[in-house]
Amino acid sequence: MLKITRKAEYALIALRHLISVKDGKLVTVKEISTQYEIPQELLAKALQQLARAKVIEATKGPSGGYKLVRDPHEINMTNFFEILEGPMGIMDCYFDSGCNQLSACNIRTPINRINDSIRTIFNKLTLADITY
Amino acid sequence: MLKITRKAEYALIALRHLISVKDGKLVTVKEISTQYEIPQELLAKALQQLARAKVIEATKGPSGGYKLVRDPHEINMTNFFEILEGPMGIMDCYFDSGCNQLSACNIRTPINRINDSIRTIFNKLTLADITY
DNA sequence: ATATACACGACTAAATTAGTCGTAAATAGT
DNA sequence: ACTATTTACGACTAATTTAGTCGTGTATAT
Repeated sequence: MLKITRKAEYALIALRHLISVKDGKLVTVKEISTQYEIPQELLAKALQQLARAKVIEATKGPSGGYKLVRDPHEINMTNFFEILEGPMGIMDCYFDSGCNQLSACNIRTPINRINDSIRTIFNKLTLADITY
Repeated sequence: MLKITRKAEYALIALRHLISVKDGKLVTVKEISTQYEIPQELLAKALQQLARAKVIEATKGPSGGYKLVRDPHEINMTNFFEILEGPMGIMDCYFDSGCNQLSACNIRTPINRINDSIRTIFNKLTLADITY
């Protein structure tokens, strides 16, 4: 319960790696997956999502790879998780109003408050904080 | 990602219900499951766990049911979730040191900080807060 | 006795997450 | 132009977790 996915975990490891690398230097999926023992294809997918979201930038071909193209201070954990996994809430009804028991539900308000607290934490935490 | 389980959700609904009920009055699983349209057996399991943990108390037999036996202010959300779902952490390595990549892992420290933040939120939130 | 209600382990089903595979497209080096 | 390398991406399978059900037992009020 309340777990983050491995995909998010792997992506975080990769980003932290990219942050620590000399500016503009390209790093391949293979290098990262080897160094941290991460399944290559799975990491590849995560990085493709981050590339689509313009957090990192890809260069194809030999001597290609990824580099970070945004200031780590600008990307908070809510952004990050939602790029990879979609809307982040401890219950679906935070986003999704398709629940047929809404009227009977007696915990919606407190649940939303908890959600907001968690989102606030993640909003304040940026990628830069992850680097220490 | 970062979802709570339905079991926890159902238990929370039930507890909130018990809190709102006249002191000492017994409420059956059936009543709650009917009123909130919750699968009875699943809710029953959750309440059994809470009974074992001495949060609520069961009375068997006709006119039996459950009642709350602890001050809602005394039970925080970390307690609550861990009674139902075991150790609460966004990654297993927060509790479990069986990860074979620990030395290579570059995100353990920040992950633990995030974990601590979330636990702090849940520590501060009690059942009483859930009642509004 | 009987009906009601909790206790609980074993089981199945559904959903989510993790991981793999095949194919395509870009490009650097030769 | 050819080849090796690297990203892009959808389709697929496998594993794990979560959700829900069932059968049986125990206590107890009437």
